[in-house]
Amino acid sequence: MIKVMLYEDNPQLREGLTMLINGSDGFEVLAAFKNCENVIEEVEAYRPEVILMDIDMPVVNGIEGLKKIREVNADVKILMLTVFDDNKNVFQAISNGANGYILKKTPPARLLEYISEAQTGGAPMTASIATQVLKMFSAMNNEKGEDYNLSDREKQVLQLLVEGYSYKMIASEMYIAIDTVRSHIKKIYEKLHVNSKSEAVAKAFKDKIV
Amino acid sequence: MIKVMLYEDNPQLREGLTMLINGSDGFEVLAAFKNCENVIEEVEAYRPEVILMDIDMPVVNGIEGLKKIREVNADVKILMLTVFDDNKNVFQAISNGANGYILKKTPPARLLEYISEAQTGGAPMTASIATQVLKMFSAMNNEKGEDYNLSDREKQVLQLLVEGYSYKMIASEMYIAIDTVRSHIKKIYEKLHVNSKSEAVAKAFKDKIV
DNA sequence: TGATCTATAACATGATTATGTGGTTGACTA
DNA sequence: TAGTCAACCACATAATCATGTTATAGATCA
Repeated sequence: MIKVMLYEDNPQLREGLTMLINGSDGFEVLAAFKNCENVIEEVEAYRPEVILMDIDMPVVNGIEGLKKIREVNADVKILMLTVFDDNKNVFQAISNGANGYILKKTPPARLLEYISEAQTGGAPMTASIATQVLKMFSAMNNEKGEDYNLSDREKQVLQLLVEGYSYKMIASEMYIAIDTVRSHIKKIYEKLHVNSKSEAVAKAFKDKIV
Repeated sequence: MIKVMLYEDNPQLREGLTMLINGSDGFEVLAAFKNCENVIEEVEAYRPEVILMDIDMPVVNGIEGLKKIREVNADVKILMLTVFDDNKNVFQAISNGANGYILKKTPPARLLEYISEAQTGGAPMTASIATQVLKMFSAMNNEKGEDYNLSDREKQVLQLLVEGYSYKMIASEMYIAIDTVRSHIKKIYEKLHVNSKSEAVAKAFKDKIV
């Protein structure tokens, strides 16, 4: 028997979901509330396994509720429920430890599957949500700006600069004269359009050269 | 009619999948291959809408195949197929533009659904895969290490250092004496356990202080 | 009230960095 | 074959940085 708790401000939907879940074998709604005002006390009192959490609710919304719960309880599975796949909310929800993110238009049978999946440690999400997530994911890894086409040797010098090496240390590390290090660095500054070590280091990080 | 192409080294599974898909209304297998050796030519020739791509294949595996395809074609939907949800592969696949990632043990009916979802722009993935993705996602955003409890003023100085300001510039920017800037910076170095500007700047980025 | 912390500031010295100018070698290429 | 470029090296000078020591004023807190 999977113990479910419900947060949804729309009375019709709240009732509908409750009846659907209670009417299904293996599922049970412990309680349902219209917002997250007292979410901590409620979760502590009922100790559900899965929480269906609407995002748009008055007074205290679902994202706030999610944060509150996660401050005191890392185990309960929380499924965010929303009418549309808003980029910002998806990001917020995931960053704050939601276990899944599904659309309200999900058919009832599928909803029950999702609840089961969440309860057993899965992270159910509708395909459109998953698309958002994947896009954000690859955006975070591919935002490598220009290349600045540094030569291999220059990249190596920059790498060592980033690690805090002085010119002298770089010279001995690379078995070249300190003046050669200077030459390389001057070239690096030109290519990166900077004129100090700090800026070069900062740019190296920003543009993921290192 | 959704036009599908298959990459799978196991002959039985390849045959099985072909029959399943061809035997279903609205689906059609254009071709099936045992590895990605000539993937570019094959994709160009058949122009499928969805590709089912096994990850573990001899000679040229699925991740390599994915990369190759994405070099020349950004539109075709690619569903990665695997026997288990290996963290590294999931990351690789997603970073390289896969549209979904599903387990081979997925029941046939669900597999067809996934193909449809992919074709219409969704990103189908099994719940266990989604869990991996979410974990990686929040790991990327929460890995903010220590706080180093820099004071407000120190953070401000560090911020300006990162932007390439010299001590002199920082002093005039903050309306304080250059020696005060020095004091702050010395304190910053202590708190960050570094002993040069570059290291401080690097650490500011790594630990997301700025 | 005394201890602690932050922000401010000064002075001094040696190390490091930024910049300019100049050069050699070897590899690749139009 | 002349031109370009990466990698190497040298010398010089001014600016900047790292470090140490010392000190005052105000805020916070036990």
